[in-house]
Amino acid sequence: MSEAAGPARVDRGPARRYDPDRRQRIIAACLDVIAERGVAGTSHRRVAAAADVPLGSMTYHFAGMAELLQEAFGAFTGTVAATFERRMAPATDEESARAAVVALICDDLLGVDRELVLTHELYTLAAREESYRELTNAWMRASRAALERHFDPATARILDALIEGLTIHRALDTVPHDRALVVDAVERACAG
Amino acid sequence: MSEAAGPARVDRGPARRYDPDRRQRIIAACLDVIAERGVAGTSHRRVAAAADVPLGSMTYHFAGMAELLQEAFGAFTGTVAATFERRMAPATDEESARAAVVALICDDLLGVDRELVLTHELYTLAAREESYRELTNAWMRASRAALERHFDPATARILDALIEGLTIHRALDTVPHDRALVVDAVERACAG
DNA sequence: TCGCCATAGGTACGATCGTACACATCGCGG
DNA sequence: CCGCGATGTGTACGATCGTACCTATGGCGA
Repeated sequence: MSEAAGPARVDRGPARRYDPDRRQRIIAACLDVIAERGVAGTSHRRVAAAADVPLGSMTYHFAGMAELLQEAFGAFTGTVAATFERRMAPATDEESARAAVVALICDDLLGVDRELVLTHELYTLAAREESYRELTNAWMRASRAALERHFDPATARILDALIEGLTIHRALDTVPHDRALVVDAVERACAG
Repeated sequence: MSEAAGPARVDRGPARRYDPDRRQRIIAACLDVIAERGVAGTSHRRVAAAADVPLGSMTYHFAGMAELLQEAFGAFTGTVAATFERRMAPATDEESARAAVVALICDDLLGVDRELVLTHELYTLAAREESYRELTNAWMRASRAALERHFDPATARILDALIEGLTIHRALDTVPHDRALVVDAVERACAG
């Protein structure tokens, strides 16, 4: 009858779980909380609840809130940069590369606009604190490097800015993106 | 000897000041606090201290934190939109209009990058809450209208996105902007 | 001139937060 | 097989916050 779950613990005291990658789970839960309630609404207690770990685990695994946020956003930028890279990679000629850029601007990278919220939260931190700016700089360098494998440096920079701006407009605008306009914009940017 | 300051109040009880535009001063102080400590670090107490008013004035003049932030960012977007408009207005032909756009991208609108921090804070709120999105939408409409007095609609939209993206890159990048690149980008955007 | 009420000012309350800390548990090296 | 240190857990403390609320003041209409 008994489930073969671990070394048959008798219920002596509170449940203690063997949880090798608890740190990773906390980081993932932290990003969920940030996406839902913002950095301002992110607390040790809420992250702990989301990750299903006791409050004490927070101070054990992370020196403080700052370290937790730093690691969470590090994981976030890594994921997004990898997705960006993967989406651009298949393009062989410049035309397909342009199509890939258009798709990047018009589509979500990760689910329902979650990454847009997280991006703004990160930018807000980066606008004020040096340590986060290093994170965003690394991210920007990665994006630009990915673009420069398909376009010349000047065009890559302009496309990078265009992606940034149009993505923000997509996030903040109530009307959906006009795909034809995006195509037009990308073509102009490439027509140097 | 006595300073001729007001109606010669005797020091009966705590100082009470006649302060007709206290509301406005609180809003201005609120923006200062946000610029310095972020929305997350903005509290009634800190704003009250910055505006040099007692804590009780906060709840008297504003129904709550949300109303205060809403009004503060309303004042902010109004100011920035007006500055944008004023900087674009003098342009008569398209060439001078393009020069104005380049200047807008490369220069600060209001002092030492203060508006960049505030902009990110606002975007972060707007990415999550509808009420702030109305604010950013109105702002975007105003910017686009200002651009459309000098460019055709499609170009105006692209320029708008370009301004957005390049401004963000200026805020987050450690290296200063290359003005030649900005000129190039604006020219490509106008070359539809 | 007088009294009313919009405005100003001080303080207390309950909630929430970050963090510290004492204790429990058990994988694993010796 | 043992014990010790890495890891997990529960709780308490002091700080800060938003807000409510009561009192005091004085500009201004009657």
